[in-house]
Amino acid sequence: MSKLVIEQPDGSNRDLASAERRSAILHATLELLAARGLHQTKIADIVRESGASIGSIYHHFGSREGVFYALYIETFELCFAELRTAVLPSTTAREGIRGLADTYLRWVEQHPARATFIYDVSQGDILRSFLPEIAAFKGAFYTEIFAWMQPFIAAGEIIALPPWAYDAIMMGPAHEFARRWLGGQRELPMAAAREIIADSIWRAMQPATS
Amino acid sequence: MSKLVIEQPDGSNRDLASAERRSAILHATLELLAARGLHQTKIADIVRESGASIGSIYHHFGSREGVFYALYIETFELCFAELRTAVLPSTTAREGIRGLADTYLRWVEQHPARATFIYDVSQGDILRSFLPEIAAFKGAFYTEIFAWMQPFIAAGEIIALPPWAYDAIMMGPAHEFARRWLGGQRELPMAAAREIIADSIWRAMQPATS
DNA sequence: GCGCTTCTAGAATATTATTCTAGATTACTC
DNA sequence: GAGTAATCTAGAATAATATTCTAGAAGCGC
Repeated sequence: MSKLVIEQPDGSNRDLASAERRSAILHATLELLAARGLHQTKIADIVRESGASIGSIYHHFGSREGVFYALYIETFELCFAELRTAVLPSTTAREGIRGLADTYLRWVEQHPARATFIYDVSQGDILRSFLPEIAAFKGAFYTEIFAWMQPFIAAGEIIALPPWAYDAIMMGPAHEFARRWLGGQRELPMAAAREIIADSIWRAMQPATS
Repeated sequence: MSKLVIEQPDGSNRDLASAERRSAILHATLELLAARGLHQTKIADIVRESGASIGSIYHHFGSREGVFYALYIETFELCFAELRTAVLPSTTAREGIRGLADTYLRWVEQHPARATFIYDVSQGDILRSFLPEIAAFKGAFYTEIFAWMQPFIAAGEIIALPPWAYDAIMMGPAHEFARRWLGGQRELPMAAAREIIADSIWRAMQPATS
């Protein structure tokens, strides 16, 4: 890290420190994903865009999948950090529940390349070999959110359901809209969607009155 | 179709009529997808399992993607047919809205291999080149459902929203649950999930009372 | 049967991911 | 600050895989 970065005559960055090289590979991969999608992002493209060699990429990430996995985790960390900040400090159920969907959709709008990538690999066919790690990572996040909800559930402000039901109800509509918006329908009004979806989730989370 | 199928001495089915060969290729592909997933289903595997030659596969489907696209459309047709039957004849809003999620989750439970496949390719990275066709196909279905909803919206029994908002709210939670269930958590109670999710969607579709 | 189209086969080719080996750089120890 | 072990980089060689191509078989209308 403290090592000098020396520009080579041919313009490539041969002497990036290791951590910077690693990060350059991920950055180049994200750019390529945004431009042409997961399927069309080849190792040779990453080599060209990042300035790293094949050997270097395999040293750092083990495989093409490994590059994607690293980017996937990095992306989740970025996204979850924002969601935590939006939800956990909330002192009312309504603010927290609405904030979850609202903040998530804001994040999608600000990071369309990362969000598209997440949806492209999610359900985990390409990253099948990393599925257990991914499930554990997500599970830890939902556990935090669930803990925040407990007092409101106990107080009857949020409907009481089995734990596995909450993420379907709280995140499903936002994911569904985000997929449509990212997948070619960016003309859909995101700001209105945030309102409508946050409202509908809040209604779905109300204890039944009858 | 009227052509005789002659078993060859080597056990392969060299003389399947064309339509049967096409269908044998799709069937073998589905089996392979169920066993090992999209990414690990190779052309060579399909050749081996279906008994067709490489040339034959490319003649019928044009590419590996083309095989998946054909299976994708076939699967959507099967699924949409059931959803139409469940929803369109409903005479109350509650029955139709709940039936959509309920029937969809029953379908997922009965066809896990097809459902997994749909989620693996959806958002359309692998099938990127077929995206317009897929969007049109889905759009036509949602238009039918939307038409069925119109009278109930007009009567104030279902909340009035912009058209693009309905599928996020009505299908999002079911999709989210289905992904979890298919992706390794089959121990989650599907019957209970159908109830809980159908209920929550119904609440989300109620016009706000305040 | 004749000519045309559709279909099948599998070898040849092209594309792409991965491995391997040699050497450069860095970090650590004395 | 020289020695040395670990880490990192490069890119050619290899392996895995998708696709194309050519020759011919089978179906089909006349």
